[in-house]
Amino acid sequence: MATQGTIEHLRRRGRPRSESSRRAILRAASELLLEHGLSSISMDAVAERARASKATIYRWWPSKELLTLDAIFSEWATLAPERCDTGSLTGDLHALMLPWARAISARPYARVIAALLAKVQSDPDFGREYHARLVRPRRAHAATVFAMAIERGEIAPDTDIEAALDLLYGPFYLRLLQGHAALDDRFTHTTVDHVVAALTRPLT
Amino acid sequence: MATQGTIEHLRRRGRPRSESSRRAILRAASELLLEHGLSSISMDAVAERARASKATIYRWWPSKELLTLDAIFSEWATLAPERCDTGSLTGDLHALMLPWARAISARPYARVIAALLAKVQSDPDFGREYHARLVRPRRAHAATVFAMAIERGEIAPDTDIEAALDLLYGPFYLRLLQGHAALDDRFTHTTVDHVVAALTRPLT
Amino acid sequence: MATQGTIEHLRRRGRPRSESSRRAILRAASELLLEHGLSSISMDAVAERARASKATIYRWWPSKELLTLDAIFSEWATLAPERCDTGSLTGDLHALMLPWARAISARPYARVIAALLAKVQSDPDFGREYHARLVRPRRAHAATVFAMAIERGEIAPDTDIEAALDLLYGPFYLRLLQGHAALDDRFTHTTVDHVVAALTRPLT
Amino acid sequence: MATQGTIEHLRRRGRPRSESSRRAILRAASELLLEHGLSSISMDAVAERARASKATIYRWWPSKELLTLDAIFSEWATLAPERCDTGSLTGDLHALMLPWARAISARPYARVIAALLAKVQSDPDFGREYHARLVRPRRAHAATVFAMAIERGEIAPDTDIEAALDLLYGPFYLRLLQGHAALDDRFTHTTVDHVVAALTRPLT
DNA sequence: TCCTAACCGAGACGGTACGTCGCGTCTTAGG
DNA sequence: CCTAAGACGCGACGTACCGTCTCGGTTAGGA
Repeated sequence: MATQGTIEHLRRRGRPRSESSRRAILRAASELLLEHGLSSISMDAVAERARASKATIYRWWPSKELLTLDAIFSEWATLAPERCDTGSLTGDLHALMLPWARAISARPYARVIAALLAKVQSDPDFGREYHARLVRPRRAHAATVFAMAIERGEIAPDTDIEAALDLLYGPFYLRLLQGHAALDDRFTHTTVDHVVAALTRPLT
Repeated sequence: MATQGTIEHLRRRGRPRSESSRRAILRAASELLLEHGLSSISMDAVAERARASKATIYRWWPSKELLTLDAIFSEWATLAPERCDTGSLTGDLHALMLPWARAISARPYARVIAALLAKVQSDPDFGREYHARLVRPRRAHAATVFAMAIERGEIAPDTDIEAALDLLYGPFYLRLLQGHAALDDRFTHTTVDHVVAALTRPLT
Repeated sequence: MATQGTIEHLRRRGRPRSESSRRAILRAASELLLEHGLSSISMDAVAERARASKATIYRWWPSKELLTLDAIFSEWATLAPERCDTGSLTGDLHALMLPWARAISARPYARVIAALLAKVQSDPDFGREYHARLVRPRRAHAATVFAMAIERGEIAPDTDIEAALDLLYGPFYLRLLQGHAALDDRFTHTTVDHVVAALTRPLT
Repeated sequence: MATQGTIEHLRRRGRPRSESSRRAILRAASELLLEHGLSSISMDAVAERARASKATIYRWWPSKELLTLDAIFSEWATLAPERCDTGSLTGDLHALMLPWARAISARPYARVIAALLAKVQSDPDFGREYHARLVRPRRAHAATVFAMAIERGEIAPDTDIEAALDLLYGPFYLRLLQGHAALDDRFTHTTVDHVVAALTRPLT
């Protein structure tokens, strides 16, 4: 078949990429990341722990940050945002935010997120990648929740969805990054309630 | 006078710290910071531009981040949050947030804030210093605004002030750091209105 | 061949050491050494002149002194002590000492030798290396000259060879290091004659 | 009296130099010198141990080496070469060299001498000072011993005194600096005997 | 069954910045 | 005028990572 033939032709000639090496590198990066934070780990350390060559790492990941992105993304891939349609905006937001808030505060992800956000500021290419992997999916999910609320008539049709998303996620990120107070279930409830209250009352 | 005499005796023995050198270092740090971001500047570069010795820098600032903190704090010291009692929560919050949002988005402070927040994650001492200098003052100011609103009966007396502060500042930090949308006056108005709406409506 | 195969297997795994870099470093060290002396040259200067990295230098030479030792040894390797059997102790010693005395006084080696001898005092490992490279070979050569003289019956069989070697080399080193008088051919002749006279007359 | 008046005028106006400070500095320098060697001590360390200011040290000693010279000279001042006329060259040389050889090998003076000789190579002014303090006196003393031997007819009147002095002292310095063999009484005896034999036998 | 391309590890390479140390000078207060 | 304390500009230290590069060796498909 043509397609299969094409694929077969696209299969590179020489030795194929080592899957075990790829996994070892991502695993080593994840471990070091959560242990020491991004800034204090080095490519040398990742290579040594993964028993891999630095050249191999650089062949597949252009920078430490993109490697990091892959590493935590592959960890979070399991934590897929599930479909949850409870029938009310409050219920949907709770269903969406509670597991997420628990997940990001359960492990020292704050240092990883903070480091990646620092990289975003100075590297637009990385910024795009960061958004596509870590930001857009969750915002899209929350956006559908808001869209359903509009359909149900709970909130105004002309609601500024982007501002609403920032109102929802902003407080969580702030506590995560500044660490001035606990990111617990109580806070999640309060914040979700605030957001619902802000959107269901027509803006004066 | 006795007090003056005491102070004179407390004056340390050796050569006093050079004020001109201190200013030159902070100035050089500020300039390089806004030009290139924290991660890509070096102590060597700061020392060279300030015509100072690296040893002098390290004598007074244990780390690049604490130097940065001092540098931008001395810049923002002029930007003191003014007293603003407009008579309504909406008015007060606008008066508080509009100049601040304009200021932090006018210059490339995002990369600086992001880098400092990254450092906060891994260095508790620095975290305390960061809070005392950059976080606490602004939150305290906003807290008095909320307190006045409680006095006026605009919002409930049992309002969770901390959560309210996060609801207010979170969205701004999120746009600042993620850069996914403009941090303009329109956004400030929308967010302030959201916060007021969230707090004036009793939580269900 | 088996042996060759073994050698081929012993070839270390990674990128082999750069021979051109090694030579450039030794050459730069030699030049700077004779220009400015050991104490006033820096590893930075050597690295810059050799267009090499400081890390590369430290990878192969633990200290400035061992680098120096290698550098002047590779210069002196050409100045190999030739075989000279003239038939008499006086003739042999002249043949041995005249070229050497001329060589060490022709260039500013005194500052190098002095600096290395200073290092010898505080670093036993370096002392061993210094002896093996710069001291032992010449003393061994002179020792054979004395041995031949014993065989010929010119000097007593129970001559204290070590003391004789010190009697021979000591005066040269003293003038070289203290610089109180010229280290010229006349001095070489006088000293050699003194040594011969001291050894050929039976000690009372 | 005029002279006294002149002296009184030459007496500087202000606070006189502190003798206790001078002694403390020399003492600290001596201790550190023999403990660690010249190259690994610092002016800061001397100042700290002597509880003196660095400025005070630099006011009176232009360099570390000249301070060192003063320090060991003040130690050796007690070890004055005594007058010793035994009636024979051998006896005089033994009387001269035995105490000296014992003294310089009893403590770790080798590292001090070696460091000073290294400085001599690169600093002519220091070289002159070094000779005047440590070299000339001893050579002058030995020269008078040789002069007496000439008067007594033990050695030739046209003996090259400078070469003879180098023949005498060279072996001792060589063993002291190279440390390849013990600088014991036996070696002193052997060397003195060699020197006497070399000088009493007419050069061919 | 070879050939050859692309992979892999190990590790040396030229750089840049690090944080520290010592130098010799200076600026204070005080004896 | 001297002394102590100690900050200063300067330059070198030895180390850690960076991203690149050369090796020998491995693993596949294509000839």
